Amino acid sequence: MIQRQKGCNDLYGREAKIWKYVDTVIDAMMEKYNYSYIRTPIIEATELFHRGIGDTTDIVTKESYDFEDKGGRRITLRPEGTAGVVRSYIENKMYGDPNQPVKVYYNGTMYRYERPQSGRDRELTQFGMEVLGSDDPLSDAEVISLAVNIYKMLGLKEIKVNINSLGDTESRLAYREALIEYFKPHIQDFCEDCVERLEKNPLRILDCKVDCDNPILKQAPKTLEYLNEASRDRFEKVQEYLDIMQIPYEINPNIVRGLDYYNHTVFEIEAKVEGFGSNNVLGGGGRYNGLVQQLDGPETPCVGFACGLGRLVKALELEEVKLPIVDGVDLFLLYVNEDEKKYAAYLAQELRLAGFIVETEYTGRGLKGQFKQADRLNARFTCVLNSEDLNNNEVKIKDNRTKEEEIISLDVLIYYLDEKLNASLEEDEDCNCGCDDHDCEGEHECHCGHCHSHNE
RNA sequence: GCGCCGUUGGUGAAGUGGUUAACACGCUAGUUUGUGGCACUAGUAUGCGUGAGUUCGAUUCUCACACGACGCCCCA
Repeated sequence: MIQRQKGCNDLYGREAKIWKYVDTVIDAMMEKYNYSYIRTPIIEATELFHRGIGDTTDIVTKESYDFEDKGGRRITLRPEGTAGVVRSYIENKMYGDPNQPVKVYYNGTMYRYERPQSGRDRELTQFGMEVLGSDDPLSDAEVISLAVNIYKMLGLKEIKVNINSLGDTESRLAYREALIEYFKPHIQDFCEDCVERLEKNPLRILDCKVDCDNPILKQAPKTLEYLNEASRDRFEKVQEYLDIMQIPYEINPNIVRGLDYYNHTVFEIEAKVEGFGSNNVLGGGGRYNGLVQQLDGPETPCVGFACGLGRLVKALELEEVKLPIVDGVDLFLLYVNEDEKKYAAYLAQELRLAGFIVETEYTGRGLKGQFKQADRLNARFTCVLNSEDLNNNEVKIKDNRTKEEEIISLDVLIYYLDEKLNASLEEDEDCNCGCDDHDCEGEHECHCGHCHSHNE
């Protein structure tokens, strides 16, 4: 049997509905902030990630899908979204657009050649946004608020925003040196990995899991102490705007982000969900003022954010967030003989074109089996087509909610269904939050985005 | 790249070096109910991840590989 590739998943059934729904929420919120959708290719030239991500990390050599195509071109499956967007920004000369800054969002698959584990697959889906061409701290705050609002709209309750500032290049380099100086005399007390990290990537020592309780680590110099005045002012502005937007956040000096194109604001958003372990970081981002230039574009200040859909959906599941997912059909048509079946085919066509969700039988089940199937599909109405009734231009229809059954003329079937279905929509109005419990009366908070009644 | 555990029917899952692989759910058919949702009866794996080895004989032991889970490294 041919199996799917390691670390890749098939998405179908209820899970697929959840993902589609999450997509609609993302689209809706992005629209509110006036971000335009951008789609860039999954395959890019390998150099894009080599240069863009920085040569100090070994991402390219070890953890990306690289190959040569038939023409001998070095190709990489994109491991993240930002580099492609920046490439597109430059290539399409978006910096020349009078409408600045350029605000875009993406939502697509990324590929990382790594060993799968909890919350980490080889093929993953991420959405994210980038603001290109603004150095205003308001943009930093806005990106954070946008991310937070998407999570809120989906119904996640406990989210935490951690922010930090790495400062400009000058501050950052000074800090790096200071860290190395600080750790060097004590490094023998740290784990093997940290010894390794001292020269390679000293910032990462700060969130080492093994040495996190080491007092020397706790007293290590903080990024914020090494900010020059301009960087410090900038960071304070970001906080001020967040305060004004009433976005709660915490300053966490250990947030450093892995990649070296970041500067100034960096942040991570985590879900505080039971059972998530160390994978509770839903997404992160920050400012990357040097990247466009590194990729041969004009000097352009940028800020962005990215979030893994997989972890987000997992968080929604763990928090048992109720989502307004439509499940079930309006009408199931049952039949016994061939004539009735033909009529079912005809009627299904008519009713579907009229806007109803209609199902019927395709596998040769008996009447009993068809009823069971209708139940499984959560059919609101069932209709047993019977030759005799049909000859009288009538049909017997049962409302499975009220258990009422009546015989009506085929001519009024559409109006009948329309009226009944609309009536129940209005009934649901008191709690349109999508939960299955129609008597909930809004005892839980509703974040469905369709109704705002419960929260206010 | 490293480590640990796992892989039995549509699903959950028990189990053994040797003729018929437990049980439950589901599904299908039938009985009954004024046409289903309850109950009862019956049916439902050429087979225990793949390949090789040990053995008279392996689903059960050994090895390799694949995949899954989790952790390390790394983290976009």
